[in-house]
Amino acid sequence: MAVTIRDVALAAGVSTATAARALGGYGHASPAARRKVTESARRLGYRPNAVARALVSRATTTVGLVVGDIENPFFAAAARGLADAMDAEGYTVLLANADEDAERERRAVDALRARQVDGMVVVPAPGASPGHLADLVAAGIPLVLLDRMVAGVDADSVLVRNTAGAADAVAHLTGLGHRRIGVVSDLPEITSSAERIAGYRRALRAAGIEPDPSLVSIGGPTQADGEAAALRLLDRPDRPTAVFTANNFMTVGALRAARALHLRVPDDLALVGFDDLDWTTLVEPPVTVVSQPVAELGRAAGERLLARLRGEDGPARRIRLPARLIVRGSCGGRP
Amino acid sequence: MAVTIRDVALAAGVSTATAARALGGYGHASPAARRKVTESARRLGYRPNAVARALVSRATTTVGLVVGDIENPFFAAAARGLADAMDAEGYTVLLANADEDAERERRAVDALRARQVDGMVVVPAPGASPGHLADLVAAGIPLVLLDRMVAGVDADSVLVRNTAGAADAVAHLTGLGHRRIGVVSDLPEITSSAERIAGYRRALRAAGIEPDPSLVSIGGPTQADGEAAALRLLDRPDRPTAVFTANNFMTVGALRAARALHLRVPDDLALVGFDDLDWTTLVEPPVTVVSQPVAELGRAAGERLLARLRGEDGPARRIRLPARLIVRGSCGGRP
DNA sequence: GTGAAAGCGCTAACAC
DNA sequence: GTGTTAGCGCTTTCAC
Repeated sequence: MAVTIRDVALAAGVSTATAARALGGYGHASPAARRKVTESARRLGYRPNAVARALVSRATTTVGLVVGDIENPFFAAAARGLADAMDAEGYTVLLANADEDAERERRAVDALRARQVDGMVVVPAPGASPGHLADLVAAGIPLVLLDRMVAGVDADSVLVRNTAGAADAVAHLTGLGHRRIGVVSDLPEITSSAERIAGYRRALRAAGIEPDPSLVSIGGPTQADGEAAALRLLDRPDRPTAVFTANNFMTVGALRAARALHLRVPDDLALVGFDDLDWTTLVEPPVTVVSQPVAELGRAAGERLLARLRGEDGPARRIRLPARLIVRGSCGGRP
Repeated sequence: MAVTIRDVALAAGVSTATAARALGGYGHASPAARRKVTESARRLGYRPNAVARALVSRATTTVGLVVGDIENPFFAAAARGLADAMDAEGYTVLLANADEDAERERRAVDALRARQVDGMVVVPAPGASPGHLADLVAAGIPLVLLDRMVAGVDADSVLVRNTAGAADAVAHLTGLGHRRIGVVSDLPEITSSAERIAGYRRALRAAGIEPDPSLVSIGGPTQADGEAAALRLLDRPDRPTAVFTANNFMTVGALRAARALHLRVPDDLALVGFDDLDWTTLVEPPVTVVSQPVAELGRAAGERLLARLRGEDGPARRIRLPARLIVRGSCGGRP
């Protein structure tokens, strides 16, 4: 059996209350008592039991993070940012993978809730009925939505300026003279995807081009889905001369599709991607992208969560972080 | 206040003990009682409190994972594999980032332990004094070491056949006629790094080449460290004609260094990397690599942990998963 | 089969 | 400043 605070108190010759106060650093305790207690604790190798503490204090200093796929570098970076922010305040993060699946997301949120996390940040899966998230909010458990919004859930959210970012990307293409521009995106049920598609349309119209629905190709949550979607868009006689890929998996997919079709970038096909990863500067030509502040996103979510955990009140806040176009070589022209 | 099992029992007109038995599915409970209890629970929206349960049952169905850097795709994939394996058995994983830092690792392990995780998998940081891990083992908390061993800690481990994998990589190079072959590696305090360097030496000797210590360049845990180490190796008149990079960050670094020095791969410099990532087939030439079974590694760690959690006894087991050379274009010759 | 009661390790009133 | 006491929500003997 592990050593408890009772053992420490006994050894130090004080009550458990005094021992708790000395160890926990709250309430009053004389320096002498404090010293004796700390000493006994050290000697006995006392380790506080956070579970017992949580049961009474109703706080676990643990928060949950639910992402669609931790293997997606975007989420990994966000997770890292969140962990850093929370870590600094003594919180630990419980990670759950939802596989971009609504049902698994619900289960993950429930599992986290059962464990009494103090708060949660979730990247909502497409097609989820928002019940479990609304419940969270109703129960007063701080929730922050990351990267995506969900209708009917009144929670803080930390998002990217997707529409503007996508519009910048596509405007870059129209500025280069492209008129037939396609887009490869994940499901539009994902609000960030929908916003990027909207940005694409807006930039097209701004350039006097009427959006052609047949140039919008929708994939799924994997690189393979992206490749298939890109293939559908590119493997036809009237293929676009340029394509905007709305996330990093779609970018990989489009690159593979272009290669499969022997299309040379940028000569046969110009490409702008959303989300920047290391390898984009390793390929030839380096890929022009809209760079997202990935770590900041996680950190901002952490800050929002911490603020709520500290009791901040008031209406849900929506944070929008800017994305920035980085012109490299995949659209031709001079960077 | 949330609804407790007491509320459910009251509503169902039974004792808390019966309610607990009905809900928990253990012990005896008449079908009638069971029905009444489940019904009340549903109606009241009862959610079991895992914290309270853990306090008495001394099990949290939670395991900890400590990695050096969740942004490294290698660890992300392992995390995913572990989460999948644990998830299937109802466990949740608490993730902690140690930043490849021994002190932060110790703190992470302690934080996880305070939270009473049932077991832990850790990727030990270089230079850690193994005290906190040995303590874990001594306390009877199942531990599995992932990717790396640590002296003085008698725990299960799930590792890659690093020596053989590295030797295959370097033998491929010697087979192509290279005689001056360099290696860029992370710290040799990391056992997987040391093993890869050993494999490199072994293959050299097998080809009748005496290893030249000046061709071993040691980096650190980041891509930038890898680039700097590669630069030291390559930016000199007697530079090697081929280089083996011992992990994916080093591979990126070497590629950047080669580019900075205007060295063409494979003509001026042949390259084999350890660890395969998507982008290795996106660059030109595609990179010849030793592919690690990343997800399997995490899954195997999970299975080891689950076995111990189920009470499996006996000496520490060491699992070695094979790595496989994939010949692509970065060494010249015909794939 | 079911209930009463004890207690997991800790915190938090409330006396003294 | 310190001790006593009463739980936090749940599981688990042990009677009945």
